[in-house]
Amino acid sequence: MVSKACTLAPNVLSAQCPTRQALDLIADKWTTLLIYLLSKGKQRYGDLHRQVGGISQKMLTQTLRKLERDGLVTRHVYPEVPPRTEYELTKLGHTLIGPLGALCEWAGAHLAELEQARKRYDHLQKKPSLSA
Amino acid sequence: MVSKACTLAPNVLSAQCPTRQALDLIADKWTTLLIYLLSKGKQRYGDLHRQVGGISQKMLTQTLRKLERDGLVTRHVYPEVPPRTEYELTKLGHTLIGPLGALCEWAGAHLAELEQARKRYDHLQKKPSLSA
DNA sequence: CTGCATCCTAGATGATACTG
DNA sequence: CAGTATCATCTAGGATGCAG
Repeated sequence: MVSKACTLAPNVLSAQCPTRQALDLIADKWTTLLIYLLSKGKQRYGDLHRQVGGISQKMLTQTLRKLERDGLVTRHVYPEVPPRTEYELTKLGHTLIGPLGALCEWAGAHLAELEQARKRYDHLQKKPSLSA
Repeated sequence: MVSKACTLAPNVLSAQCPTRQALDLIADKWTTLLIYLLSKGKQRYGDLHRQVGGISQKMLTQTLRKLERDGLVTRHVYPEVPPRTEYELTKLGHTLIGPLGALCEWAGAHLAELEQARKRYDHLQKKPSLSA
């Protein structure tokens, strides 16, 4: 097994590296969104569903369950008549906000460059008839 | 919190938010690996292929192209007889190492907790027959 | 050596219907 | 309300073969 620290990993090549696992954790479409929403406090299933909008019940439940499994969020079901379930970020979950925030900041700071690069790249690709 | 854009996004709900784009950028299996490898300096196609190991030519090329398109790496093709192509991280590419590193550090610091939580979760799930 | 095109499978995701 | 179950689909990714 892998030991520990790594800037980006000593042997990222193996799927065992924490980096890989961390990435797999937030790699999907919804995890980040949910963590973001929950970073503002506990919320009910329906609230999350409504806020995310495009998500299907299936993915919402699935993602929430994964987060719960990973100890990132807690799921509190109230044995009431009209079912009520509240999801809340755990302490561990909150620690993820930092790294995720760093990534977000990076994105915000370089979005323009990315779009520019992309635009330029696509532009060059469309110009194979300049002198060739 | 973060200055302008978003802590994790103002409207992450829309695929337009930088967060989503940032995530999409590194969400796939190989991007991170490649950035990691290239963070050590320029390398040839074959070298990368050999180092990553499990990657297929298709994904290697595809990922490399995406990185190039996003301005994260440069692709230098030498018009020699035995084709030689060197990939190198751009300045922008280097800036990604930080955020990625933060995520990696997080992973390294909390991997144990994650596994523990996961184990506990699975354990509980397998115990529906405790008193029933 | 570097890279592209094609075929094919598995998993991810969405839509819908049903239940406690 | 909060899920679960199922079906259909879409696409990422791997394998292979060909080309400059």
